[in-house]
Formats: sequence, C-alpha cells, structure tokens
Amino acid sequence: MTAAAKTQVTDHIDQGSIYDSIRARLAEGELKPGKRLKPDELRADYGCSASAIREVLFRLACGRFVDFEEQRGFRVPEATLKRLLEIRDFRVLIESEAAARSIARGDMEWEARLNAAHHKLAHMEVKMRHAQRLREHIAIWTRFDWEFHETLVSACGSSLLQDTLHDLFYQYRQQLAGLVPDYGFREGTVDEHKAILDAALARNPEKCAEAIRQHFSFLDDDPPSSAGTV
Amino acid sequence: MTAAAKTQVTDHIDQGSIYDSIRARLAEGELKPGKRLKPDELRADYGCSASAIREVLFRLACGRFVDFEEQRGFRVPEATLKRLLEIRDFRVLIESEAAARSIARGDMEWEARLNAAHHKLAHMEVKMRHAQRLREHIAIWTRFDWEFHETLVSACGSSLLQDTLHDLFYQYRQQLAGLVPDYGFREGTVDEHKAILDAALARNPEKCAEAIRQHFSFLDDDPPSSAGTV
DNA sequence: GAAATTAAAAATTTCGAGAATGATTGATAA
DNA sequence: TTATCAATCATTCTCGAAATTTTTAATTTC
Repeated sequence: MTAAAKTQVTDHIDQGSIYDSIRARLAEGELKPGKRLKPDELRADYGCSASAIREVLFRLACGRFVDFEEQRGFRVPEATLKRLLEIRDFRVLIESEAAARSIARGDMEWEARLNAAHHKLAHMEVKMRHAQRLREHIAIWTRFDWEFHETLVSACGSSLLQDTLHDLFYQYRQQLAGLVPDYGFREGTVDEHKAILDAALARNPEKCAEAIRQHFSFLDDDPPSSAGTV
Repeated sequence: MTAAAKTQVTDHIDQGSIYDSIRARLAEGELKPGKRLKPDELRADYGCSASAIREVLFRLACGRFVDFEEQRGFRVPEATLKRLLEIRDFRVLIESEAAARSIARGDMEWEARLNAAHHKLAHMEVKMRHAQRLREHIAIWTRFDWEFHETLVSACGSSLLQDTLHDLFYQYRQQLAGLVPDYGFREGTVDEHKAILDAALARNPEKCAEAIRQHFSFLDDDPPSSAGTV
C-alpha cells in the first residue's frame, strides 16, 4: 500500500466503523435534524455500495439515531425539548439504578478505573473552558465523557443496562447538539462529574442518584431558547 | 385492489410482517436456542430473497432477539437463567416506573382500556387452565398478555419506555420458552394480573410496583429445573 | 389565480450473481 | 490412533441493475 493511499482513509472500512462514524456525525451535530440520509449520497464518504450504507442506517434506526419510514427512506430525527427530556429521564432512571448496583458490587479495581476515567474527563473539561475553537475538542470530550459514565456502571452486572445506557448516551448527545449551542458543553459539568465520582467512591447510592439527577437538571432551570416543540 | 387479492395473503409480504413472524416463532419456542438462522433456508417460508431475510435478521439482532457475528451469520441466543433474570430485573424496573407515571397521568379512558384488556386476558388464562393442547393457545395468550401490560403503561407519556418494554416483553418470553415447560404459562398469573389491575385502578403506584415484582418472583422461589447456565 | 391532473425525475426496495470467508471432510504422516 | 494440513463444500458478504414507489415539475381546467 502506497503512502498516498493513506490519505484515502475511506479505502475499505467495515460496517462497524461506518456505524460508529455516522453515529458520531449525528452526535456532533454535523448531520442536522430533518436532513434526509440517502444511501446513494453517503456511499461516496465511505467507498462502498448503497446497500452497505442501507444496512448501517437500519442498525442506526434500531438505536433510534435515525428515523426510518417504509418507502420513504431515512432521515435525521427532529430535535425537540420533549424528546430530549424523555431521553434524559430514561437515562437518569437507568444510570441511577446501574450505578447503585455498581456501588454494591464494584471492587477496588472498579474504584481505580473510575478514578482514572474521571481524571481524564476533568482534565479535558477544564482545558475546554478556555479553548478557542470548541469544535475541535468535541470528539475527544465525547469519548472521555462516555468512558466515565460507562465505568460508573461497569460493575452493575447487567449487560442489558449497560448497552441500553450506551444508546441513550448518544441519543442524548444528538438531541442536545440539535438544541443548544456549543454541542452541549457547559462549565458546570466539571463539578457535577466530581460530585458523581465522590458519591460513588463513598459507596452512597442515594447521593450518587441525586448527583446524577443534578447533572441533568440544567434543562429544567434554563430551557434552551430555540427549543420549539416542532 | 380486488377482493381476490385479499385472500392471497402469502403472496407478497412486507418486511415488517416477516419481522413479526420470526419474532413470534422465537417467543413461542419453535426456533430453539443455538439454532442457526440461515437466510437461504428461511427465504422458503416467506417467498422472498435471502437479502430481505438478512435485513430482517439484522433488525431482530438490534432488539437482541437473535445473535449476530460477523462472517458467521445469525443464530438463536442461548437461553440461560442468568440472562432471563437480567431481562426480568430490567423489565420490573421499567414497568414499575412506567406504571407509576401512567397512574399519575392516566384518565378514565385509560382505566376503561385497562379493564377491557384485563378482562380478555383473564378469560383466556382461566380457559387455558383446563385446555388440552396448550400449544394452540399460546399465540393468542401472548397477544392478550402483551396488550394488558402495554395498556398498563400506555399513559406514561414516554414512547421510549413503552418501546423498550415491548422489546423486553418478547425477550422475556423467548428466554422463558427456552427454559421452562408450557411456554411459561402458569396457574398463578390470573391472580397476579388481577393484583396489578387493582393496584393501578386504586392509583397506588407502590402497591402496583409490588404486584409487578410479585408477578415475576416465581423465578426466585422455583428456579426452572433444566436451567443450567450453559 | 388556485386546484387538480399528468408527466418527468429521483429515490427506495428487491433481487440474484459473484467474490470472500469460514466450516468440513479426507488424506497423509508421526 | 492422533494430529496436521490440504482440498472441498457451504455460507456469508458485497454489489450494481431492474422494478416499484414517491417526489417534483409542468400542464390543464375551473
């Protein structure tokens, strides 16, 4: 393989990578609500057939990242405050329960991983407070954010809960990106994540649930201005 | 469209119907755990191409009704007590929460629909107590059972909760069918459903949650004999 | 000018063939 | 007899073209 081929990153990608890529483009707000997702257009970005894209879009539709209507194809779901709150409430319910089980079952190894994940996330978020071009950091921030929340529930003992949370995390991000500026990044997240960490390490499930609730309560106090429900 | 075309139901089936059909065959235990699901074999049952079956199996994999491994195709997931309990616990968590919200928000119309759904289910379950060939009634019983649980949460205000419960209902049934005799039908369900109905109509969310927990507690007292975890 | 009909264009869905990959069988040798 | 390897078979995966449907544009009619 030549060096020139390296720039052509789209040479040959498996479906899993295409899935991750499109989901990321949705969560980062590049693919905007309402936009139609035509397999024949997207194929150019990934160097594969329309059929392969179609399969990926089907899988994304199962996770509710795109809408699908028979004979009418795929499109990016509308971002509404109603839907965002629905996703948030579901996520708070499940993440609180899963965190409580992790607190009850997690060992010292789990504590160490949670500390490490929080350290990376906090470093990133402090750095982003003063960043010029926020856009450039969103992808990495998203990864660290997910790694922290994933680690929090990683000892809960139920892959069902964990996988459901994974989908909800990205659904939440996607809705947020379509409704608020700065891709949903806020100053307050640093302290909020710290509160979740402390409650988890203190093995206090009630306090942890409350910290999780707090982490998402900003939507109640300060509803996004452009959040018409249609 | 002519009247004659209506009778020819098997001529041309849309993907949604194939999805429902295969999911039902899984929930009723016809397609047994471990069995490989080859698109080229299943196509004969539905008169379409292997590609169409492949897409349906992908969608079933999203709902966790079948396992998918790259380059190795699809197969019916193993039924284990561990997995069954995981699904049960998740379902109890969500159904309790969704029922509580329905109790808080549901109007008289909701009460009426819940009564109607329970009436049909109870009638069916009493009839099945003395039925000779249980197998013949499973499909209808499954529908009535789902309609009752669906109606219970239908006023919760979150389509996310409702759709998640829909998947969990069939996942639970599928695991149960693979682990216990009689497709999971028990004598006790009549009284248990009645307790859920009464608590909901009494607008008592705590009592309703307890009744739901009770409805699934038989797995703790009387673990299925053939439930080796592999 | 507005509404309804018709024609053209674009997108979706289905399908079967060929390429790529994994599984199976049978032969050979230790 | 057991293990290794090669050849064979079956299945999965990818793809582009044909058929169906929807959307858009143009035309006609009231």
